[in-house]
Amino acid sequence: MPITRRQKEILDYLRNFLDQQGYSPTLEEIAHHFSLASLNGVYKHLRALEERGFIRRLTNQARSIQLVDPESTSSAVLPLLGYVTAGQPLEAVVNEENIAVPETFQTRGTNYVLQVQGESMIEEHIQDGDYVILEQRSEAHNGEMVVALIDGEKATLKKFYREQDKIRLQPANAALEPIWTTEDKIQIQGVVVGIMRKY
Amino acid sequence: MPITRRQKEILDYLRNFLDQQGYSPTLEEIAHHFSLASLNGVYKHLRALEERGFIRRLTNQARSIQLVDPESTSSAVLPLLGYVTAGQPLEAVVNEENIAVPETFQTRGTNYVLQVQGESMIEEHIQDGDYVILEQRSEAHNGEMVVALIDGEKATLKKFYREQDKIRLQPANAALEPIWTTEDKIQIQGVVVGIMRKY
DNA sequence: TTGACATTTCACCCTTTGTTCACCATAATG
DNA sequence: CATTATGGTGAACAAAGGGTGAAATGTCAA
Repeated sequence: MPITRRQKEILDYLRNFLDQQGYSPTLEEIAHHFSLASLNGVYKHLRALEERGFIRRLTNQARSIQLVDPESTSSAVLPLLGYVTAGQPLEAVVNEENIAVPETFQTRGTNYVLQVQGESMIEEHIQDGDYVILEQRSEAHNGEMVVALIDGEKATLKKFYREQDKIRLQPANAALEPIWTTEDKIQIQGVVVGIMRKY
Repeated sequence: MPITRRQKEILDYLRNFLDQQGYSPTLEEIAHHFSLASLNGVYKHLRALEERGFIRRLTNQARSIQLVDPESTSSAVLPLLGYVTAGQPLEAVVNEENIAVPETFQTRGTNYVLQVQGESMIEEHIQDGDYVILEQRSEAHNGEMVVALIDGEKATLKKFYREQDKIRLQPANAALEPIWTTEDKIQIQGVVVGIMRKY
């Protein structure tokens, strides 16, 4: 993943700080080091670095910046993490398989692959056995297809819609009912960025 | 892939810059180094290098030139030969584009890729814009999806059925009629072995 | 529960960079 | 000799990068 000069400066600083202190700096400390007046400037750099896969962060957690080791990126081989059953929610198994994916399918951030079981996304022309390529993300926009963890244990592939203060997880299959839930009961695991099918 | 002298000069400069700085130069920096007055000159060289597979870039992103490691071809590069219109048969254009495809998709023989236009295979869950991976073959079995050349000039994507002494080319779309023809009027160009879709 | 400390978001801003268009020259090619 | 690829100029444009300032939200420990 490419990087701009400014981003590299920030990354080098993070690397240094983590190395010396053992914990990551706060946004304010980074801003001060680069003489920036606004934290949002820092924030955007961090998000850019995260999208490009150089660092990882926990949301709303102080000093939670971690470096991502360069080995695990930039490969066309993505982890195949298991099955996602669209009809009947099923636990996402962590396998140790890999699958090759064209580089053009890879997006900013971390990508992985799941194999679809069932017909719940059939109206989106995703059928049983298809491989879906996902971008690891914790948030989604309306209409995106996501893998979401419900009640912390069941993974399901659905279309995501935010409606007022509720979330609708909509299967693309007239025979199946949407799941209504709230923001705090689900965790978005990733957003579908591509599919592959073998005959 | 062949390369011109000028292109090699540019490539060497890129290699050097990336090696030393850790990020890629901007078009302006390249132009300055070669004393070029217009960015478009640089731009065209970059595109030439990209087409030849030496570098890769992200559109509209600063400093996003990456060298392509000639080793890392776990996914092979297949020729993208153009469009195949399923609804209205259209001539298969011979483009000079390429697209990476995972090795697992490759079968014995020659493979190539076409991009689907139209909805004629929608009931097989192949939708407009999908890439179909084909195995070059001149014969097909019943029920296989094929790209066939009709009357030597029109390529179309259909399901193949031999019925007595006739051939039925069946779209997977209730709104469309099958094409009835005979063995000597068509040429099978290839059989679909996979699809890929980008969102 | 209440602060203090951090992160995240919103509404703006200007600058840098990549992309495209029109047009030109020259060498290579069938 | 016409055509096509390469190499270029110059200007206009759109998108991404980089920033400011303030307000909102989250987390954690006293």
